[in-house]
Amino acid sequence: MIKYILLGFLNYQPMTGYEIKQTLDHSVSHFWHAYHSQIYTTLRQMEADALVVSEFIHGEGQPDRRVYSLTDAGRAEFTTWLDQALTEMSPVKEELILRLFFSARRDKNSVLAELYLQRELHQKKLNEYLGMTAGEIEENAKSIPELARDAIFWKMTLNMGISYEKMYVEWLDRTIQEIERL
Amino acid sequence: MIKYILLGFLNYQPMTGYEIKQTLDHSVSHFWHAYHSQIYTTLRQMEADALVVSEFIHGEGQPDRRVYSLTDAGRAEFTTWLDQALTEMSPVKEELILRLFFSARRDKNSVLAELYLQRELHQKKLNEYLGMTAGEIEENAKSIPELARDAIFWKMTLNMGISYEKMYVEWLDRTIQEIERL
DNA sequence: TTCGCCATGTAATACGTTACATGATTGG
DNA sequence: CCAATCATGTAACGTATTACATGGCGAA
Repeated sequence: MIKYILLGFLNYQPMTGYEIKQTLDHSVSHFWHAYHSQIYTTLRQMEADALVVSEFIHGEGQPDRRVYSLTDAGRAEFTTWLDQALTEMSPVKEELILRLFFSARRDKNSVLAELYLQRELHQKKLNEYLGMTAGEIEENAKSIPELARDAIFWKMTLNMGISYEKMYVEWLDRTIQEIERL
Repeated sequence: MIKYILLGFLNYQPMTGYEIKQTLDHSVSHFWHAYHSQIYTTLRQMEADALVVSEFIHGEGQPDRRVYSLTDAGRAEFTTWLDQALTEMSPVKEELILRLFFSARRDKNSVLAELYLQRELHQKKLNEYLGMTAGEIEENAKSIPELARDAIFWKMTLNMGISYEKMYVEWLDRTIQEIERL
């Protein structure tokens, strides 16, 4: 899967592994996540498979960089992936909900404390996403007309992040109330 | 992680790997998922680590069964896990949203077809969860008074499933409309 | 001078998925 | 008789995570 994300970003422009990691963290982080170790090793493999090529740039003064770009085979692989529609739902793995499932015998206040902490985290995420709506995406869209259509799609994914976090906070509020009443 | 789920289920009562898989699929499937291969191998490991013990029951006529039960060490490990509150958000990996992020250059109708299909899947899940509210959990709760408190927590996790699927379908509806207008 | 950022990588381990493999019983 | 369900397991592979490892630059 990470392979297609890397192909997807490199399809916009040549980048280093480091830049891909930054871009990933600032664009798709609310629905995908990867460590730099995985990115670097996958890029290497992809080069062995001729999906990308890299150019090593020795930085005078600056750090060295390895800039990757797509080959035609890479571009083809990316398109093939995009053209095969998903026919299943992504499996969800949510540790908090799992813990709550088994929490009947736990101390009520410990459970509440855990939920309050999660509420804070999710509220913070929500605010972060709400701040992004006006900002980053709009800039990209308006400065580069080529990306105007992309920006519409990026925003739809951001809206999912917002809907998700709103739903999460609301569920936490209801659940906290319910446990307090026990 | 799967280890704690197995400990959690065995904390209710001794079970076979097969029964754990069934229980898992009918109770926590909307926020966790595991293959039988992983369950069987993990149970074996856990026995080597003395967290569980198994009794092999040769079924006359019926299939053989291996019934696992918790040891004191297993119960302790489970409690320790529950007592350490989560301090981070679970990372989300949602392939559909990822695909949408990169879908600006795709054929509009292909994207729409993919979203319609997902809408169907999520609506179906939602209906499934709504059907469960009245049914399965209530039964367990009323027949075994020991589990009354547990049932409250199980229902809170089911409510998360319902909220999640509702949110997902609503987001899909908005997104489909938006793409149709393009 | 210390912290954070830029920048790259490897190694070991842990976890998850797919495929292979077997075999009895029950219901349509 | 065929499909589904019960029931267990292993092997191979693929993916993800943590830890180890290095080093320069700029700002506070």
